[in-house]
Formats: sequence, C-alpha cells, structure tokens
Amino acid sequence: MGAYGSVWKRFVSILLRMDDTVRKSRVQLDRASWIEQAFEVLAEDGVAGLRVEVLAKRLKVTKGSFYWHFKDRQDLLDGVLEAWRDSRVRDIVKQTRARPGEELQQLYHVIDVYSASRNRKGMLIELAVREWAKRSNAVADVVREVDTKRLEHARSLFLACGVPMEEASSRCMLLYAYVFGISLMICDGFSNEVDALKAHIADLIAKAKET
Amino acid sequence: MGAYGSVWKRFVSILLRMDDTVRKSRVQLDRASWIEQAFEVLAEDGVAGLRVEVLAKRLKVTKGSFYWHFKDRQDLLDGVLEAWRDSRVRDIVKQTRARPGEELQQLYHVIDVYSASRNRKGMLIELAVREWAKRSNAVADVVREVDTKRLEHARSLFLACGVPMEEASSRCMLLYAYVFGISLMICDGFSNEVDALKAHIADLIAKAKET
DNA sequence: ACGCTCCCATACGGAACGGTATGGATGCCG
DNA sequence: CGGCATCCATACCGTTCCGTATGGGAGCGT
Repeated sequence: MGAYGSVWKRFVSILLRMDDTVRKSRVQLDRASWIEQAFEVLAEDGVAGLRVEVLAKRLKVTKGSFYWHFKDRQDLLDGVLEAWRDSRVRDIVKQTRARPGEELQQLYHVIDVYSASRNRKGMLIELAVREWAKRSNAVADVVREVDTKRLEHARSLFLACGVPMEEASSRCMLLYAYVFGISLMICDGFSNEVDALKAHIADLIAKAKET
Repeated sequence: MGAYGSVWKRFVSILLRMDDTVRKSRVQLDRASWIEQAFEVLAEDGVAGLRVEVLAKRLKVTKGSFYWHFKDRQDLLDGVLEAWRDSRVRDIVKQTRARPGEELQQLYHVIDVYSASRNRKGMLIELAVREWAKRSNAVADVVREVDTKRLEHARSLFLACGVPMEEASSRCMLLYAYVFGISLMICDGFSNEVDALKAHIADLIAKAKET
C-alpha cells in the first residue's frame, strides 16, 4: 500500500458510491426518484395527473412502495413543490449572474433560455406549477417567492445597464410576463416568421430604443 | 274584450314566455345550461374538473339528464370548446374595433380589459383553455385560430397608429403574451406599486417612446 | 282517456384512485 | 444463525367517476 493508500480509499469510495447509485436508481427507490418522476408527469398532464398509482406504474413498482416513502399524496405534492422551489432558486442565481459589462447580453440570454421552443419541458413544468397555484394558497406563496426573487435579479441587470429604477422594474415584469405568456400562445397561424418577430420583441424588452 | 284584445294577447304571450323561461332555467335544462355551468367549473378547477357528476350536482339534477343532452363527456368538451371559440370571436371584433383616430386608446383598452385584476373569471377560463390545448390537438387548433384573429386585429390597430408592419406584428404579440403572462405571475412581493408598474408597461407596449 | 315525446331519476356495472393492513424478500449486524 | 430494519407486493375497502339500461312523470295532441 504505502503511497497508494489514499488512491485505494478513493477507489473504494467510488465503488461504494456507484453501488449506492445503482441501488437508488434501479433496485430501490427513494423520495427523490418519486419526485423526479412526478416532474415528468407534471410536465405531461399537469398537477391533476399526479396520481399515486400512475407514478407507481411508471416506476414499475406498486403503491406499497409509495406509501413507504410518503405519508400520503399531499406529502408527495409538498415534496414536489419544495423541489421546484429549490431548483428555481438555484436556477435564478445561475441565469441572472453576469460579469460586469455583460448585463445586457445576460438579459437576452434569460429571454432565450425561457423561450418555449427549447427547454419545452421546463416551461411546461413552470406553467403547471402556476396553474396549480391558482387553486392552492401554499403553492401561490412559493410562486410569489420565486417571482419576487426572479424580478429582483432581473431588475438588477437592468439597473446595471443604466435603466432607471421604475423603468427597470417595469421591464423585468414585462420580460417574465412575456416569456410565460408567449409559451401559452399559438402564433404559427399569424406569421411564418415567428422567430424573427420574437427576436424583435426581445429587443423591445431589453433595449427598447426602436422607433 | 274589444279594445283590450291586443293587451290580452300580449299578457298571454308574456305568461307563455315566462313559463318558457322558467322551464329553461329551472325545471328543464338544455345544452346551453350545461355548457354555461361547465365554464364555471372550468374557471375554478380547470378542464380536469369538468366531470359529469360534478356538473349534475351543481345543477341539482342527476346525470340521467346529462346523457339526454350529450352523447358522452367528450360531447360536452366539444360543446364547451365550440362555445369558447364563438364567444372569443365575438369578443375580438368587439374589443378591437375602434373609430378612426382612437386606435391607440383602443389598444390601451384591450390591455385594460384583459388585465387579471378585473375580469378574473374570464382570464381563468382563458388560461384553462390554453392549458387544455397543451394536451389536445383539437383544442390547440381552436386556440391557434383565436390567437391568429386576435393578433391580426390588434396589428391593424398598431398599423393605424402609424407603426410599420414588422413592428406592429411584434408589438401585438408582445401585448397578448404580456396580458396572459402577467396573470400567471404573483408580483405583490416585488413592489407595492404594481398597478403603477403595469400602467408603465402598457406605455411600453402601446407607445414605447420611453427612454 | 289515450298514446306519444320530452326530460329526468334510479339503479347498476366497471374502472381508476387514495389509503390501510399485512406479509414477504433482502440485507445488515451481532 | 437469528433478530432486526428496510423496502416493496398483495389484498382489500371506500369513494368517485363514466356510461348504460330502464322506468316514470309531465305536457300535449287527438
């Protein structure tokens, strides 16, 4: 052993971690696996499709497993909501952190990331959660928390671009309302150059120096 | 009788009309009554809440009545979709028809009408239908048809204001995406002057002469 | 009074779903 | 080897749905 002791220890730890990962992802399930699958269903069928037996069938187990990891269906919904909030908070600080001087570019990046064409699944989850919030005060509280953080971060980008306060507040609200709203619309009957129009709209929101 | 003949006839016709109205609205139901109630449920619980027995309970009848007026649940959904399209088409021509010279004012009116604060029920139906469209191609086709008409009418207003073509196309897309998206957001944690910000956003969309 | 149509109530079967109880398989640990 | 904890399968109950079959009441014409 000697000099290879630490390497051996790392190798063993990797083996253990691999074994643990396989166990968690194939043979045995945990809360995270159920919640992960729940997001898939959430994107496809909305919160109304989040049924215990449906998830169990997708995971190829029975609901006996579900009620081991979760107290009841509400416990799953709480876990999904918590996981959504955590992932959104992480995503916000990641998407709205810009190097000095690149704030405007970062604003365009945010509009692009939330575009409905790419990242389709993420937007479907976003819409499903917000529809969920219409019928649950607890979900509405989380959405309010996420929206507040998102708007504040985006506003700081506008402020860094030299936009005054009220204007920056309005523009970041317009930005997020647009990206959510455009994903609800079906515009391909209006113009065959929708992408060009969307690029123009991004200029209206971010720059707004057009005539 | 004599001179009172016509009065008597009118009285009888009123009685018959009242009787008919009572029959339609209380004792007996028709397709329109079920569809009307379906829109109430659609606003509250979304399309997933549109269950036959739930509607029957709300109308204080049994589903024996439902299956007299409708072939099955899909028949109701088709009726709801058709009624939504018709009402939207009527509303579009009503909301986007402006006297010459008042086109800009009419654009502000459209933004105001679709505001989430007032007309809350109408917006909930709008969102429910669009979420429905995510999982049904037939609904998506109707939404596409409505969106196309809406955008074309709104674009004509921008064009009448002297906005060039591509700019007008972009602005009307931005307008509708904003009004739908803002109704999905919960901004009251971001600012305590949300209404003032929304008024500013309306200027950004309609005028957009700000710095 | 009779039949006829319209409209709805009742009863039933079947499926999907939430939740509980219980047993069984596996692995770990002394 | 035996005891224990972990994790899941099975069986079951109650509820809520959709859809159908059938009967019945009210109006209405003859």
